Amino acid sequence: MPELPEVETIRLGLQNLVNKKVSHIFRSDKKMRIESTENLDKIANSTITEISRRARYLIVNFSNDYSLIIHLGMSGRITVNKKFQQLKHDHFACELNDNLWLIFNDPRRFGFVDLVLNKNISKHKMLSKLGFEPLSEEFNAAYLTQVLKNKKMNIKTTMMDNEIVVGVGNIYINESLFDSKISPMRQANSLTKTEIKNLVSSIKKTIAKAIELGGSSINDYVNSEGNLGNFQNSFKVYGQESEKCLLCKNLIRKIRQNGRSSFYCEKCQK
DNA sequence: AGACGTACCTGACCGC
DNA sequence: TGCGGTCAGGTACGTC
Repeated sequence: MPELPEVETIRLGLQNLVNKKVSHIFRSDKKMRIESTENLDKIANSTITEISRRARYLIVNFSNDYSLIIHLGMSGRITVNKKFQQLKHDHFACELNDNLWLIFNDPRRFGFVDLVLNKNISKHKMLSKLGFEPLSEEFNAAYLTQVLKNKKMNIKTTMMDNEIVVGVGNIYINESLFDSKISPMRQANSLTKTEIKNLVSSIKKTIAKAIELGGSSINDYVNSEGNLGNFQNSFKVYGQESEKCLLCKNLIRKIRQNGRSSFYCEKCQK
């Protein structure tokens, strides 16, 4: 479900939980993507000191040297409620001061919650090999030029590789390629200097705008307050199969690349 | 090493 | 109404 803008929106919405203390902990008996390294009960009676994000991972630091790494997979949601009555697919929850409950719900269970020692975070197998943040200075045209030099894969799939740049999922790469007028089928090493520069700037622009609008709500994505994001109303190609291209009125095409849907305008994107 | 398919899992939707 | 097929925002892993 969530790409980086959705996770960032959730992170922002959870900031009021900093300095709150954990009392009760709930964990369903269903298996998630990975089993927690440390027993989740270890955060009982500790205080949340910081809530940050790396790629699509939320990182909740506690006062007792532990951190909770949360990934939402494709269908995960985090909400904060005044009470907790276990709903179907609620897999983790913890009670905080003021009777607030932080609740993790994930129908498909591709997500996980993993409690680790602070000092082991950078070594975590999901975090240790991640590329640059798309909005960081390090993600720039010079860097991408170097990376794409020997890549024979298509540019769309290449840019979704988290070792190159993190958090650019299927929605935002489709939108960014449209914005930079590059066909998703182009071989990655065939992009010109100008195209690489445009692509980098389109990715930054698209992600930043999506964060500003509170992420995209497709089917079930909501932020921590249960509200919908707004970026889905700005989709120019994603999910717009057979609609008219906003620039040239040509019909948007849907194709399949490496098992994922791609949407593009063959007239505008070369 | 790189490219690619597959697996993990539930639910929504579509055509019959 | 029900059934089977297909698809979905992600990511790790196996195989060639």
